[in-house]
Amino acid sequence: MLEIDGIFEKIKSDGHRLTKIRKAMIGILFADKCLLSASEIRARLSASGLAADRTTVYRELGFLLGKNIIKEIRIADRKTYYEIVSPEHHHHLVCTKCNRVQEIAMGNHLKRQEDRIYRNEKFKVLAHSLEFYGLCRNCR
Amino acid sequence: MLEIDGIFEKIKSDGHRLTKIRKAMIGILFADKCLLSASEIRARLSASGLAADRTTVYRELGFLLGKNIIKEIRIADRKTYYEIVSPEHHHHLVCTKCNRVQEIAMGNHLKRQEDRIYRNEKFKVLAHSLEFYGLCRNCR
DNA sequence: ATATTTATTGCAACAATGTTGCAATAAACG
DNA sequence: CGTTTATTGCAACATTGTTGCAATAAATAT
Repeated sequence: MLEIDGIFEKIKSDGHRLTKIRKAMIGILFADKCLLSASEIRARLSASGLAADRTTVYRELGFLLGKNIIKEIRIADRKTYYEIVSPEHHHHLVCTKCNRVQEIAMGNHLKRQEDRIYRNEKFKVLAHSLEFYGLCRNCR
Repeated sequence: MLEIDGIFEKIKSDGHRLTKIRKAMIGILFADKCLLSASEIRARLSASGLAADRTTVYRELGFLLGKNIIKEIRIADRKTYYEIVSPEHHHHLVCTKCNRVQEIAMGNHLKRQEDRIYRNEKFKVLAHSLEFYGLCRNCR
């Protein structure tokens, strides 16, 4: 069973409907495995012959976020991006020249920091966001 | 000499003008030393009797960003915040319950990661953003 | 295959944030 | 006190995101 089918099954077993737009949006985010903005997603829907209202796209993104199927990333160019939640936790390398984004694993370095923060500050870290900005292999 | 006077001097010596709004905005960001959104800054200007147009506030934020006097932080509640650039590099602990933001130093842990990224990925990191989300001392 | 239920969608209207062109204003200088 | 031009305000616009409500279409039962 493809991983994407598991997502579809879960949605159905939770009592929700597998509409054309929903399937297409998940498909787009799943295929891309990279950061897409709401309007980019909407444009791809259009391109595949599935014109959807802006409202619908935002509502669907909200739905998928709530189901923990996708997550939201905000990077420094004033946009909000979405990506499929993958089992391997990762961060992003954002090239400030060509805007390409690649993923990077970080091991448990931050986990240790978070433990330290809890000990020193009594602040319980539940999530974090970490993005690196710079010049990629090609733009260097 | 106060640190803020140094900022004023630099602006003047760079051939720019010390207008009321510019001085007030720097004063507000300097005094607060915490994250303020564009509209919060505008509200504080108003409160101090200096009504400024939205356009002016955004243009001034752009100016101060360009001069590296302030920096931009985007946290997960869909807003953009600004803060004075301070010599001590730090990150933020954002309480998802009460929205309070506190600063946290991180030593050179990320520096080592950035060196590793350069070696392994040939990606030259120039900046990064790291925010922790969770429950603060009081909201835990 | 058809009817029923209601989750999902589209539309209109709105709100907040951010940008641009251009004319008016006011800092800094002689 | 004038002159220069950086800065400001205004109007108009673009983008992102949200809400209420009526129309549509998935999933289920008939």
